[in-house]
Amino acid sequence: MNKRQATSADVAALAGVSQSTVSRSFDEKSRISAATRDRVFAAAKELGYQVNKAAQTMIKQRSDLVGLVTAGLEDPFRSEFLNQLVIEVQRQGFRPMVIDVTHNQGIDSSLQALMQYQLSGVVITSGSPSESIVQEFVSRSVPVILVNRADQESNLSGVDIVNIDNVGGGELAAKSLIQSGCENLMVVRAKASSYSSLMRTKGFIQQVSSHSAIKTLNITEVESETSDYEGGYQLAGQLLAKQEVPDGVFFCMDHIACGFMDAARKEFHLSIPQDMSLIGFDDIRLASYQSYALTTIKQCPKLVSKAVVDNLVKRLDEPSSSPMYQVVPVTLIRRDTLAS
Amino acid sequence: MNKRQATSADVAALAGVSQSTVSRSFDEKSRISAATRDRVFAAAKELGYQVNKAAQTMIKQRSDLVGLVTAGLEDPFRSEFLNQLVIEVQRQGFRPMVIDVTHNQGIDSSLQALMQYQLSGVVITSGSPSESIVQEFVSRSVPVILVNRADQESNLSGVDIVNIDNVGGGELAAKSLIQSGCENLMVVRAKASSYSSLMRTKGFIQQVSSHSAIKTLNITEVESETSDYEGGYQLAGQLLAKQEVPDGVFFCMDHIACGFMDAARKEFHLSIPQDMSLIGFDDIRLASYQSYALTTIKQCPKLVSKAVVDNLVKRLDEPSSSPMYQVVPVTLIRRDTLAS
DNA sequence: ATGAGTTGTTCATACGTATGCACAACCTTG
DNA sequence: CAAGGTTGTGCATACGTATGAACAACTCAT
Repeated sequence: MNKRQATSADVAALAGVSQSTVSRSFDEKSRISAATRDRVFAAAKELGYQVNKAAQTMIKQRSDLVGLVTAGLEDPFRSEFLNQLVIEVQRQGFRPMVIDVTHNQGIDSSLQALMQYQLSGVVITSGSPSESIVQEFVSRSVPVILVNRADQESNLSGVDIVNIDNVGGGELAAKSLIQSGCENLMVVRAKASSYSSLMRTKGFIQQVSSHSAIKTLNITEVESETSDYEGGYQLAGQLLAKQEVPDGVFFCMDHIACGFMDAARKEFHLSIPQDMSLIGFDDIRLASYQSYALTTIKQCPKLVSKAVVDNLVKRLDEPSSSPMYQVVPVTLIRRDTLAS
Repeated sequence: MNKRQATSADVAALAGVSQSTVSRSFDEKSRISAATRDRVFAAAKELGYQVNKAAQTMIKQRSDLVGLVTAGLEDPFRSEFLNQLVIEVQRQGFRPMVIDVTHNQGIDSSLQALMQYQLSGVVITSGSPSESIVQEFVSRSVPVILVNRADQESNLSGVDIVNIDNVGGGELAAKSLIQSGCENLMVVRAKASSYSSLMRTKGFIQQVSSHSAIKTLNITEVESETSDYEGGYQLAGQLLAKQEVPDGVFFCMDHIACGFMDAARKEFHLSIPQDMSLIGFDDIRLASYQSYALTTIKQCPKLVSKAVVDNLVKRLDEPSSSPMYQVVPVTLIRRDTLAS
């Protein structure tokens, strides 16, 4: 017994009005007499009427879906961010459609396929889409928002950009380590470094350099094989065996820091922060747990998500205003891995 | 310059055929001569044609969207599971639409609104939908799949159910603790316990009871305020202060276990597993980290996700076959929190 | 050579909504 | 009371696709 959904025509028939009137009754800014609207609503309720989004999309040439494009969902911080995006997208009246481009073809063909859905917007949180495909969205006035993917001087024209203050975060980390007396500094980033990691490293090194004028500081730059806990764990194994133990380390990602910390403690019996100060980046949940209590540069996924969706809405309102570039601030969260 | 998307009519014009022929060219099981199909594909490629899913949905009365309904995305394990669902849904040719029902109205009105999208299926991973709303989906032959929500004897008719072996996991935990010599057992679940936690507890207690015949065993049942790390941390504070320290504890969720462990170590200077054996449930990532190395009952989100989507596809094929009930096995992951 | 069956294509239509246009009924103002 | 303005409703159409029915061009067996 495959029941059919009630349509606006059904509601119209029951309320004794035309289909147009039903449609207009659900549109705030249409002129409808209160009496008619009431009748329509009553009929709609009785039939359990729900608008057909597909039909609506056909007419409006735009669905209420927002594509959230990510490359891989394993990284817990990435998924934490994605979740905030989901919440915010939903809060502002859209529906989140998640697209994972790793277990799939490349990002470009994935994006190409997204043209099928008349999206209200595309949020790209990882991967590097080609210019042509992005242009395709922009030329059909579908907002494209890049998160932590590129600079303001990006060669992708017409896209909006939201970044966190990666450089500032790196600088903040450097300042904090130096201030707590560290002299042999190390900065760790993942081998296949993302844009954000590069910027964080850049900020860190810049800041160290500017302090080198007044104080002698060593700095080494190191790469972790992978950008997760295991990567940090292994890295510590390789580095600390050589006895060249730095006294202050900045990690571009908390996960690497936690893995490194575990290895330093268990395998090399180092005390943190007595033997070595550590600062991470992101402020993942793990960082707040007692076993780690990691001092870190916190970025707030909630803030970033809000910035992204606000941006998207604004862009839908004014399709041809100039591209937006927004930087969300970061803060230092002081816990127990920084010598005082 | 708001460009228009190429339509099948555009492709038809370029290829010199009718719109129907274009449509049929993209349909595997339509009879089209190879020559025509080639011409159509060439034209489609030249125009960058992408089918309009909204129009397709109108005709087929079914979109390729699958609704993934969850209540809250904070819990990392829940979000890990959701991510696997996203991947699997995508892998099998659908698109995941995520619906979070916490930052929203209740689950029923959220589900009601989902009728707007002509979904290919709804996966419910948390919350308890009312029978009537579920019936509404079922009567429109939209598959509804409940994950870890209910028993086979559920009063919700027409839905398919996928569970993990919660009871079996609880039993396994009990066996392991008893086998390693524990006698004063404790089982911890969250205050507002979910179906899964109740089943896990049930399995644990059952198993303990059956061993009580041959050996004297104490068992206490305890509730954590919240089902996260902090809940476990606080709980340990309350319990261990009373000096009634059990020698074997089973936690319905890893997070609670980790919080408990941290508190036991830092605040009460207990050694694990010398003073106390711990077993968790889920096998979250954190459990594998050196600082915790938690012995736990592992459930595999990948397996569950596959079961869910396989089920969904089968149900779409045979809308009126009898409801399916599937139980995904769990395994014991032995790490360092179980005395040997 | 005739009829039946097969293959490949086109025509026409339906899906459910939003919206420009037309128009009737009413209100306002002089 | 006339002319112009406002308000509320209906009619007709467009959006882009899939698909049943019709049909033409072949194939093949009789």
